[in-house]
Amino acid sequence: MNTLVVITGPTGVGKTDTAISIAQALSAEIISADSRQLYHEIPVCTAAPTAEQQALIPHHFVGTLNLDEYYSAAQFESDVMQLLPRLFERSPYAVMCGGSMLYIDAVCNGIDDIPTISDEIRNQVYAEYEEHGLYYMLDRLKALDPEHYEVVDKKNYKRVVHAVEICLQAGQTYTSLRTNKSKERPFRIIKIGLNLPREQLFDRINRRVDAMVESGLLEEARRVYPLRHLNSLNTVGFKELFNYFDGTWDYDTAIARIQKNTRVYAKKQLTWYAKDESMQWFAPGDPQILEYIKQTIQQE
RNA sequence: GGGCGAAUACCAGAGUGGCCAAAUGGGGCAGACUGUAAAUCUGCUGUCUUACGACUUCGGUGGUUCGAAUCCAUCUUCGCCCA
Repeated sequence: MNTLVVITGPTGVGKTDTAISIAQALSAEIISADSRQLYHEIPVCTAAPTAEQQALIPHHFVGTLNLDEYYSAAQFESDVMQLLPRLFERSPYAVMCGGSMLYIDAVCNGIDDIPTISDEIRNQVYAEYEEHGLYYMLDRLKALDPEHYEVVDKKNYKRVVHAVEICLQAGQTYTSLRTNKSKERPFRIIKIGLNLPREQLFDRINRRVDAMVESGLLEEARRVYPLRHLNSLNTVGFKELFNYFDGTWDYDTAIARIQKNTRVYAKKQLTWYAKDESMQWFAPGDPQILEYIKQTIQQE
């Protein structure tokens, strides 16, 4: 049976390097599971694998999209499921590396089949939200899908609006589209979580931000500044610098906020992963990881 | 030596007699999450308690008052001004 080795963990922990060495050992290619490294104009901000790193091992889903292209976890699921058979022809292993929790979840467990929202409906529903506000949208959802209304996070406008969008797009309730089942995959999945003591991790994050600045983060941010409204740029590292360019924050504040928001993001990732009991935790670069993979396979 | 001003929780900073364990912001901590997810959203942050609630706080001490972070006296520290 083929094996997908998933390597994940908080941002800045050292996933890229670890994944490359594991992939080399397994003669596998790497599937990036990172919602921002997908975009090709922003390698510094997203700490994307460098050309040298990519020369060592082929990486998929890095720098493949333009900033204005729509993408989603579901899209990622289907793209990966399409790619994997080809990778498994070349090697019994593939390594998926990244920190986008929902993307990884979509590949490992599947995501429900929900129609993609058309631009018309998206624009229309957002216009309604802008004009009438959250309470109006909640009423709308209550009428369209009372069951989901009961459970939706009523303070989270994105969830509410999206549920409305789905109902309108699908012509049926969101509830009816949710299966609560995870999909069976025709390959084995081994999940490796990378982590470090909190203090070390945060220290690495802080230093990485400084390194990004040295590598031209500001220049990169300036280049994309005119496109700031794009979702792909609603990203830690850019939003703070955009505030600096606007004059809202001074430079030091912006940098400090990038570091802080990166730390917050790392914590958010850890919170998500903490629920995943199938994850085995290691320090980045730990040689035991390979042992663990081999053992797991042998045991079956 | 004299005059004025300030002292509030981890930090900044409101509050100027009861509605104050004390606004707000920052920082910290915890959590939610199935199609924009590096997104979006939530809770906690004096002590004890699952909670109800109880207790101790607003530089120190003493007072006024039914009641004080808030008023008075005094002391300490800091800042500014005059010598």
